[in-house]
Amino acid sequence: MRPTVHDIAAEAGVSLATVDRVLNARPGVRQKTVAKVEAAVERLGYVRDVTAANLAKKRIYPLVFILPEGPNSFMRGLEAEIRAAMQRSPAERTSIRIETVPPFDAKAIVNILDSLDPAEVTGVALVATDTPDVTAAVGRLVENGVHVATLVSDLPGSQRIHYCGIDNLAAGRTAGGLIGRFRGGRAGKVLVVAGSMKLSDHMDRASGFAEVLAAEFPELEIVGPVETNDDADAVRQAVTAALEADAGITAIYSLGAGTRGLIEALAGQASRKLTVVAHEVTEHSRQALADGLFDAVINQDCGHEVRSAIRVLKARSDGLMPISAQERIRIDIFLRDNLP
Amino acid sequence: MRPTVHDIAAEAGVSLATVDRVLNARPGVRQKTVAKVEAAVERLGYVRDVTAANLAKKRIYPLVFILPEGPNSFMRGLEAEIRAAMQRSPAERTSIRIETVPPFDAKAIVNILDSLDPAEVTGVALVATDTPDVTAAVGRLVENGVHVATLVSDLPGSQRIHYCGIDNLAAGRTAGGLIGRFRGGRAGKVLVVAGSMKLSDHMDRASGFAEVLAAEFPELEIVGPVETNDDADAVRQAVTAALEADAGITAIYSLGAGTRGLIEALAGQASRKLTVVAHEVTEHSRQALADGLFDAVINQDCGHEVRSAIRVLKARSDGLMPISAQERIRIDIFLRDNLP
DNA sequence: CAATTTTTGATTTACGTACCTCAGAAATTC
DNA sequence: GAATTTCTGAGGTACGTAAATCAAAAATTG
Repeated sequence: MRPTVHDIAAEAGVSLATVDRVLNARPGVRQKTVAKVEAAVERLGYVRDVTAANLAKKRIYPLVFILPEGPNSFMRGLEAEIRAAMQRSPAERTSIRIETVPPFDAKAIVNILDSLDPAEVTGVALVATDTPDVTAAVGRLVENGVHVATLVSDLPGSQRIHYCGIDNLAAGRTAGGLIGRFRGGRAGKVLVVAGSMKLSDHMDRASGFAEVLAAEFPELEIVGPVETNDDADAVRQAVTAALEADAGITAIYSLGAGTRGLIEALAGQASRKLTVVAHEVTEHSRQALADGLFDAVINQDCGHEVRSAIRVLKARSDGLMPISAQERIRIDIFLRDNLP
Repeated sequence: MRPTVHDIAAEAGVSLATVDRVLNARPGVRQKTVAKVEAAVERLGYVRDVTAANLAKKRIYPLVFILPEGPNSFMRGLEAEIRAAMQRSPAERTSIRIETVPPFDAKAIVNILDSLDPAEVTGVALVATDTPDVTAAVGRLVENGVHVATLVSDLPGSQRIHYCGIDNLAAGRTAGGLIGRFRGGRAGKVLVVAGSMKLSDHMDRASGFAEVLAAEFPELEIVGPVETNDDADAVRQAVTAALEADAGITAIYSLGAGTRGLIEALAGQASRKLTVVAHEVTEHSRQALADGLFDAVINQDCGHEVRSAIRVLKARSDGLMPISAQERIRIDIFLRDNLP
């Protein structure tokens, strides 16, 4: 049997109340007595029964998720995962609220952040553009004791306690490695399509991609990146225009959203066999993989990201540091052959 | 506030004891009364507080893991993950024991399975060769009420309740898709190196690989598979011999273990630039990727597999069916660019 | 040494569920 | 309608921890 607080009390020769005071860092215990209790804990290998503790204190964690609204499939998938987490709320003792804002609207995010009552919210996870006003608003929240985590795209200079998402520099490098190897040494140009350079994830992917191409595949030349604000129609137009303007383009790296537009543009250029790598497994990209239109899709599991965000925010609310190694989100590569 | 059993009792107009009998499927309640309680549960949206329930019944789940001993890095990684799960035992209410057996020793596995006392073990997870005697021993155990899950490699015809591992047919197809694309349409031969065709995972990988090559990359011809019993020295010798015998080999797919031997063989053929895909991220394969000796490594996250096995065995012990969609283990692809 | 403050002990209630007993009510059978 | 069986109610204890109260003991101060 694992030891309980009673065993600790007996072992340390103190009362239950004192053990409780020490374990919960309550005041009014002499340093000498604290040491006695801690020694007993050590000797018996006591670990607090978290389920019993939670039952006793019936703590709940009010959390807020902020993410862009609109048709972006990835963001809608992310929202679905948050809703799935809401379903688990009773078991996880969370109380989750979702706030959506127009995409690329920093002001709207700032407004929501400023409207949150620190007394009623313990943690916030948000998907945001990396702009100074958002960073400042995050800082204000953190000052007021609310824990903030960034989701999908980081705010590097901010006070956020954790970034829940993939290493986008590595993702870009991976795309470079794949396209480089898929091209098998043949010279050509690679069109890079991005959403917005105000998004730190897009920035990082572009950098990582360029880095690997320069270092390992000098025969490939980058065209772009063109910015599309993640709008499918804009992607379609930009890609079509670029392909028609430059017959030397043999590959495309789409590092943002608007994948539907990319597929439409490729359908209009069916005669040209292009090597294509895009991001995020969605209904569209899945079909494009199956059809052989895409060669690979790089994915981040938004379910993992949401669950990680919740774990981290809960842990910090309890005064614990998240174990960063455990919270790393992996970069998934999907070919048509390993699609789930 | 979420409803409790007391609320259900009040709502249904019955006593606490009756609610308890209904919720825990105890006998002695008229069908009419059962319906009343169930209606109340439905109306109030009651969900049992699992932590409180676990606390009350202080159930523990005695589990046994069986896996091969020996220097195989992947298996040692697997064992490490099991030990990590043992560390979490108090919180997860498990009691885990590890049994190791000589690799490819079906008899030893059968002996252990037959020695287990169904009164003292609720679940078993095992890594096993797909032979009739093992399948039969699993059947005997299941008949005695012990739940059995296969780990890493499946026993397709057995009574196991669940297979915790990747879809190895898809893994083989993925390897085929990668090598095919990496070779970029250039004709050549691919050497396939396997451990043992008695392992269903190796069988499946070989099949999936051959399938994709035949369908999508007819310019690539398969040599092998050669069997090495996952022994590094055997791999080194087999690969060296094959490469020296056939100058047409331009790629290698190593679908088993003994990766160290493969690396040694490649080091001996440094002048020849081969496309190489292997399985499992280990110290050795990680280095080979970094050195550019391997182009890609296909991986299964054995931490996920162990955690999944525990979840599944616990769920079945509680009479629940595992949600198979949630328990699917993904196929990871690693290049040097996305190594964690 | 008395007065004060700090530390400790003893005890209780609560969290939500599981599981037990025993008495009494209701339904069924003869 | 009596005897039996089947249901139901009321109440309790337990799980391990949290959190509170109040009294008593110990240490510190003047």
